[in-house]
Amino acid sequence: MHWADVAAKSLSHRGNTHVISTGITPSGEFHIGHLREILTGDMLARAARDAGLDVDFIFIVDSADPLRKVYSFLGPEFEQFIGHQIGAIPAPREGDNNPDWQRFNDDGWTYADHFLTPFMEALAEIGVRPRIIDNLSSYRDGKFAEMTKMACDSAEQIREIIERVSSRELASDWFPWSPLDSKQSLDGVKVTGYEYPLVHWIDSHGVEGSSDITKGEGKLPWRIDWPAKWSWIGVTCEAFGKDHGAAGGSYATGREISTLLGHQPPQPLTYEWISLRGKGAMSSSTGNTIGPIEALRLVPPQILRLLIANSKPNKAIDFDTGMGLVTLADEFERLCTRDFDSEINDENISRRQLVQVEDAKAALRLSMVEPGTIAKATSVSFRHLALLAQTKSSDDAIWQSLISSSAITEPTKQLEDRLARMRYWIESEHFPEEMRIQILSSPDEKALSLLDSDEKSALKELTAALRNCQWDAESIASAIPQSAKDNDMSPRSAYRAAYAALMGLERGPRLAPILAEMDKNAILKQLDSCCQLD
RNA sequence: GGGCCUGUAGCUCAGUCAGGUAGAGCGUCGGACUUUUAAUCCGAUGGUCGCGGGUUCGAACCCCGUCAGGCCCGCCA
Repeated sequence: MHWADVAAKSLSHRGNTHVISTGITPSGEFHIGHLREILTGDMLARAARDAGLDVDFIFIVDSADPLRKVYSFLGPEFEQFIGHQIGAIPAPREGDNNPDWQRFNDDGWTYADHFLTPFMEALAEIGVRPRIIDNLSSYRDGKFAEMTKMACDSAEQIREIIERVSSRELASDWFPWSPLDSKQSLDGVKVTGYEYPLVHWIDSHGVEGSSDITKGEGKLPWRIDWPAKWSWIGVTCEAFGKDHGAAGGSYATGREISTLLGHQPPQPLTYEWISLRGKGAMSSSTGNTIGPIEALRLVPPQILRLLIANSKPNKAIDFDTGMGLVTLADEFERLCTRDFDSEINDENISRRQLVQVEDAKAALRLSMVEPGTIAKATSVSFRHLALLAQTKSSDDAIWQSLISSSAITEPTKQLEDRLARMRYWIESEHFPEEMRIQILSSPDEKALSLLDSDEKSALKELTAALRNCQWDAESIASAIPQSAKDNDMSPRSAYRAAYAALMGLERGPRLAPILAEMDKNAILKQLDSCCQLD
């Protein structure tokens, strides 16, 4: 059974109504690691609905978290906001990346909005539509009030849980509420007393004040904030990264605190990180990222979904934007063409194979942008489209080629969309070299030395034939094999010779249209210098 | 120091929860076809299941140990 269906089944033992939660702090550029968080939750939510459960899928935006430091992508003026809540400060401005006061004052456009908005657009395209819960607004609206009161009233018990479970020692003046100071920062504030609903404090500037816990004049520390959310929202299941899931991590303390607050802890679903192939873990601070938006320019949303659906959550994913993407995309095409039901009904199938077929079927189901839709194969592989996109400058020429080879009858929206991404991919640094079509400008001696004597003479005939050939795809296409036939050799010799001389390969893509797009003299020059090597 | 996850074919991974003849896809090789979609079709190839013990009639799977990689016990998806 697919991992999402297994998790959904296990959820069903808890009841029929569920709140499946995910949450991210929009402290910087989003990357595909964040996509795993939300897609893991989304797929679980879909699987649970398919299993007949009533599901509310939510995405908590942790806009109440403080800005930790002036990240490399921020201007120096952000220094003043360290410790301030990211939902309450201006966004970086285009150009110098300093605070954009104008938009902040005019439209209330915040730092959190700035990073969240493009992510939400990407989510819509991927077919993820969670209910959004803004954490900062929730604090301000008093949603946390009841849980905060319980936490403050049980401060010592909570301290005991955190110290015991995480085996870290809390400061003697630790208190389960972080008040905002006289400058609206959460940093360096000491709690001096508590009389509901006020927490009294003294800040790093020596100013004293009081924070009303029912009005969001501060926030709960993360390890309490999380279980408090579970409680007031009624979360029954949450997907989170392995960092939270480790022993002594925030889930371990959270589940005990949750029980203390009178709420059954949610069923956990921990997932592994996504790294970039050959570049290590994704990290916003080192700039080693691929954003969901950028990923979507390269690949269709279904394929991005398949990346997550195909890997069990506890498996690390090494995201490969080169050949791995081709393999993944072609895998998607293959899945689309399979008849899973007849495979499942095959009596000769082993139990093991059955599991694989069922998982593949479920992965495809969960990869659909619209739940419940049926995948349609495009009958044009990624590889093939990559070829066409490199050899033909106009889209129309590509559709013509596909129509004349009767691969398609007309370009669909899906294909047009895919071609646009393909063109972007080819232009990008991610496009794999082995897929790139390169016509040599100097002879590849090694490739030429592999030709037999027939093929070597075919090369000479071919060169002569092309010299007299009209320079269009059709003429070239007939000239290549004809040059060999005229001399009692198989067309194969001519092709092998051409590939060795022009690309340094044994086989290759259809040559004629590529050559037709190139300069005739340059091609002849290259062929001549290859002939002279003998 | 304490704990969690991962290790299965050249690659990506199923299979471990409920022990019962080692499975897919990709790749590779061979064949067919070919005025070639690095295409398609057919066939083959491929593994001391990290390692060592134990339990069992029987272990990739359960138990103990060990090695390697990643992670957590401030913050991070």
